[in-house]
Amino acid sequence: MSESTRTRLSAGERRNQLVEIGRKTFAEKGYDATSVEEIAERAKISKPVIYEHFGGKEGLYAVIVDREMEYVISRISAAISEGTPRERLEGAVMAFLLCVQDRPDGFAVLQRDSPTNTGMANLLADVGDQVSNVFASEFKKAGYDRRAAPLYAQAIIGMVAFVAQWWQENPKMAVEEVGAHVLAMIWLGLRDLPKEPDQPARPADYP
Amino acid sequence: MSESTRTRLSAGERRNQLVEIGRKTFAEKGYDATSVEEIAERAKISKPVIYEHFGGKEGLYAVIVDREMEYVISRISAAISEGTPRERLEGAVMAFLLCVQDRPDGFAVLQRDSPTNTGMANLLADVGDQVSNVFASEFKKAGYDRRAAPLYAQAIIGMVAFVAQWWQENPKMAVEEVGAHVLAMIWLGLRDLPKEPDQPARPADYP
DNA sequence: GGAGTAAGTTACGTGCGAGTAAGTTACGGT
DNA sequence: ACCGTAACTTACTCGCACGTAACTTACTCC
Repeated sequence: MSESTRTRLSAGERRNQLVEIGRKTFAEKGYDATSVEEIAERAKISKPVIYEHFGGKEGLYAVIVDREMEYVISRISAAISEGTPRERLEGAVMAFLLCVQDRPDGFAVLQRDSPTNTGMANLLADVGDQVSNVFASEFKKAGYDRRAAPLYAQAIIGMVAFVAQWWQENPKMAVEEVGAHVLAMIWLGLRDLPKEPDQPARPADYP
Repeated sequence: MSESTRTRLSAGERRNQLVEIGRKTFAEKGYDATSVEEIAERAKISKPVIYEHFGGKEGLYAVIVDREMEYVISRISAAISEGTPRERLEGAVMAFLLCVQDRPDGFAVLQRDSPTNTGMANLLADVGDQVSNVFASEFKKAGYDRRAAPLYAQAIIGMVAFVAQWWQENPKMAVEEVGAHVLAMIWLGLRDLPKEPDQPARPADYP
């Protein structure tokens, strides 16, 4: 069977193709503005195929979001699994930025609004809770106000997410540089900004 | 004419009522998920009235967004009009937080996605450019890397916007406290967090 | 009190997009 | 070669929500 003659794809191949095309399309136009028809067109098939595989528009969307979340979470989890607190933070920030760099469409999908409010909101809420817990115990140790822990967690997350978005639209810097600046701001504060911040090593154990 | 008997409103009153109801509804459900029908229902009138006043759904939305942006921008502008750089930054942050506190629905509307991508994206882009310019000149003076100025601008904006959102969902702290923490983080960096950050005065010359 | 206008209603047209039923074509095994 | 199944298409239904045309009711000012 020659590749060029091939018209029909297997179930698995079709699923993967549709997830990819769907991700790109949702990233470009958002959930509501994307029609099932359009995704079908881009994939050069007809609508019912999508219903066959995913049960409907929401089904496809759910699969896309789920995969993206899984991807981001697994990378961040790997990055914060060990090391000093500072190394873990650096790892998490760099992991996130690398996700954005490697899968811009996925990031875009997660950032947009969705029907069942799954997406970035949930992801960031989760991450926020995690970070917040770490902070709470550290704050307690250091005698700071524990109630403020979630605030600082949110602040850091917002900072990173926003910088990532800006960076995606103005991709003139290397990941390492972006990460270095963000981390510098987190650790040192604006007042003592270094002229050339240290560049944390890019984790090597991820594709 | 007794107030209780009054059924018909004047054009201006109706406009204001619809803007208010529209803001609340769009804030709750987002642009797409809100139907003209529903807004009409909540206002206890019929659909064509809205078309009469605003020409359509987008027209109403545009007016709402415009008013909200105007409101936020005017407050921030007033806050950064004079003082030392630090006072200006404090003023801007506090002004923004007070906007969120005073008009939560407006903030919600601006944050959501919209048809013509007006909204928070544009607002923050504008503010970002402003802040970025200030930073660029300061950075030059201090010998830092000028290209990084927009990054730090975005970082601060993202931080404030995210904290604001979190605070809206967990309104357990006073504005002054939230502002103090955010500003502490900006100025001092995480490493030297004070146990009880200074509380900047709330600007008195705004309603 | 009645004409004129502003405010508001009912009842529709229209289009688009989600979802489906029934029929058709390629492919793979025997 | 041919049968069965999995992949795919054509051709619809249905409902919702934007927008509009034509009509009706309340208010105001002489």
